This record gives sequence, C-alpha cells and structure tokens, in this order.
Amino acid sequence: MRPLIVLTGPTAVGKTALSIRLAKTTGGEILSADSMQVYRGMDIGSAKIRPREMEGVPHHLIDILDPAEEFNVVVFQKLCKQAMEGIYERGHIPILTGGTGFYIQAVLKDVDFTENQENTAYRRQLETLAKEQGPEVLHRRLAAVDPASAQAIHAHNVKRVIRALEFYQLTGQPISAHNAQEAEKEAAYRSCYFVLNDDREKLYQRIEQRVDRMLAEGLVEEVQRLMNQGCRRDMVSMQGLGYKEILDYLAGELSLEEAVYRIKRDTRHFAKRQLTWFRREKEVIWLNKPDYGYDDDRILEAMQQHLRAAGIL
RNA sequence: GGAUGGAUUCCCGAGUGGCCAAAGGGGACAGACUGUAAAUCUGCUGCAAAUUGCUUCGGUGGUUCAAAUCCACCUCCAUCCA
Repeated sequence: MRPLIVLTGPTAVGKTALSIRLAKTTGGEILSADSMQVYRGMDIGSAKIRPREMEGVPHHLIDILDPAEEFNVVVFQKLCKQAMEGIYERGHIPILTGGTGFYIQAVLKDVDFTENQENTAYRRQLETLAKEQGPEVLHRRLAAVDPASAQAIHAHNVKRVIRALEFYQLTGQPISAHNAQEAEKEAAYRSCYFVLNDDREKLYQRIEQRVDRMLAEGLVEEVQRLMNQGCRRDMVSMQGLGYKEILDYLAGELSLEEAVYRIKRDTRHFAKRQLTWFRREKEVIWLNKPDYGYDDDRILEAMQQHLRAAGIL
C-alpha cells in the first residue's frame, strides 16, 4: 500500500504550522482537506495559509475554484486522488491536512461515491415538497422504500432524507445498504491519522483570538469584495463560517457585534463537531498539545516515531 | 430621606398558593453524519445509582395542611421625588 499521512484536528489548533514542519522533515507535499480554502479570494475568513508561509512546500487543492462554483466530497475526492498520483510520481509522501473529517474519510477509505449522479431536478422537487408539506412527508416516503435509513435519519434532517430518497430513486437500492458496505472498508493506504488537539478552554480562546484577528486583517472588506463579485448567501462557498455572518451584516440584517458573536459561537460549535467526528474514527493518533508541553519539536518527534513504526518513514 | 418597580436554576427570561426542579431561549456538554459537511440534524443540562429521596427561586423570620408565589423586616439594583 502507498503511504499517506493525515494531520487534522479542530479549527484553530495549529495544524498549518505543524504541517509545514512535518512536510519538511518527511519530504512531503501538502493536500488541503478543507472545504473553504479551495476557493479563490476567500483568504482571511478561511484562515488560508499565505504563500510565504508555505516555505517552499508544495500545496494542493488550495485556490482552485471560484466562489460561485460548487464543491463537495466527490469533487474533492477526485481532485485529491489526482493530485496524489503526481505526488507519488515525484517520490514524495502526501500529507492530508485540514479539518474536514468527511473529506479525509472519503480519501483514506476510498469511499465509493461513483455509482450515481446527483439529480438536481428531483432534489429541488423534494425540497419544495418539504417546505410546503413539512419534513415528515419526505420521511414517510423514505420509510416506505428504505426503512433502515428512515430509522437512522431523523425526520427533521431534510438534507439527509433527501439524499437517501435521491439515492433510491437513482439506483433502486437503499442507501443504508450502500453505507453499511462502505463503512466496513479499511484504510486504503499505509497511513497514520494524526489528530492534533488542545484543552477545550485553550482551543476556545484561540478561536476567539483568531476571529478577532480576522476582523483586524480585513474580513469585512474581503466579504465586501466577494459580494461585489456577485457572491450570494445561497452559494456553497458562502456557507463558510465568517462569510455568511458578515454577508448578513453587510445586508444590514445584523449588527457587526452580533455577527462577530455568532462567528465565534458557531466556530466553537464547529470545533466540537469536528472532535466528535474524530473520536468516532478508529485508528486515530491523538496528539494533545499539553501532553507535549506545547512544544512542536516534541510533537514532531512523536509523529516521526509513529511514522517509522508504520513503515512510512 | 421618601415613592415605586425589581432580585428565579451557568446567562437571559416566564411563573403570583398545590398539577414547579420550576415554560421558553441562549450557552455548556454529548451524539449522528458515506455527494451541500465551516453544512444538516439529535439528545441532555440542580444533586443523589431508581417511578424515590434531598437541596434550590436575594437574606431572615412568619402565615398556611401546602409558599418561587402571601406577610414583616433586612440587603442590593433601577427609576422618580427631595
């Protein structure tokens, strides 16, 4: 199996800085597993690494799309696999860095999304149905064709109910069966899955500070610029934390103070969700910063030990 | 100094004699997640190993079978009059 290093963790723990050092010591190239840093012009709010901070380490999947373009796991997986081929050809080790656990899973386990396309028209139809007649209608429909999914997905979770219905409509098979099958997959690479973490309190402090810094660096101006380019709230890119709230502020629907409060709060919530995801993933190697005295040298050393044990170095 | 209004569980805020460990919201915490994932959704939140018990609604003391709810005094806050 080919080698793959994963370095992830909740937002604002300090993944980026560590990833550069890791890349330099392992001769790796970085693949960004981030749903927002793919977009050009979204730099401040997505905490994107600056070119000079890359220190010559090649980065992939950053600045590859316009904010008006759609992005999702399938696109990510495809682009990521492509980029990895190039990295292997160069004899380097790919380092998957970023906070989107779902994307990491898609690559690491090589989850199969290919057997169906998305059906936008059918989706829209279901969406309006849910809006007009309530989410239970869709859920009942799902129960009729795929009881296992109906059981597993809460009726209020319209997005996932729709996806399950769409899958059935496209393939004639229940998505629950497909998911169960994919869930059994093991890692498709010789890998180490590192999760950098910190005490919750510290993490929340870092989040607050980072949001304040974003404002000071001109987040409002950045969003204003995107708005002038025609970015609107219903775009996938504008669902990003910091973007949707500032957009509301610029539309006069929120005071700046309220917008900032929400960005901080929702980023905390997000960090919690990330942690929940990583806890569920098996085989992850937790790197708690306080355990290493907040010393990146020591963390790096521990990572190298794991990499050697796994036969990656 | 006087008048009036207020003090509720982490926060905001309902509750005016029993159906109140106390609505609702927020936060915190926990979880789900296989084509929007920085999205979407769920659970839980006084303590104690039970449908049981214990401690809570500014403080103290009373009335009552029964008080967060009524009475007295006290403390603090707000507004108004001096």
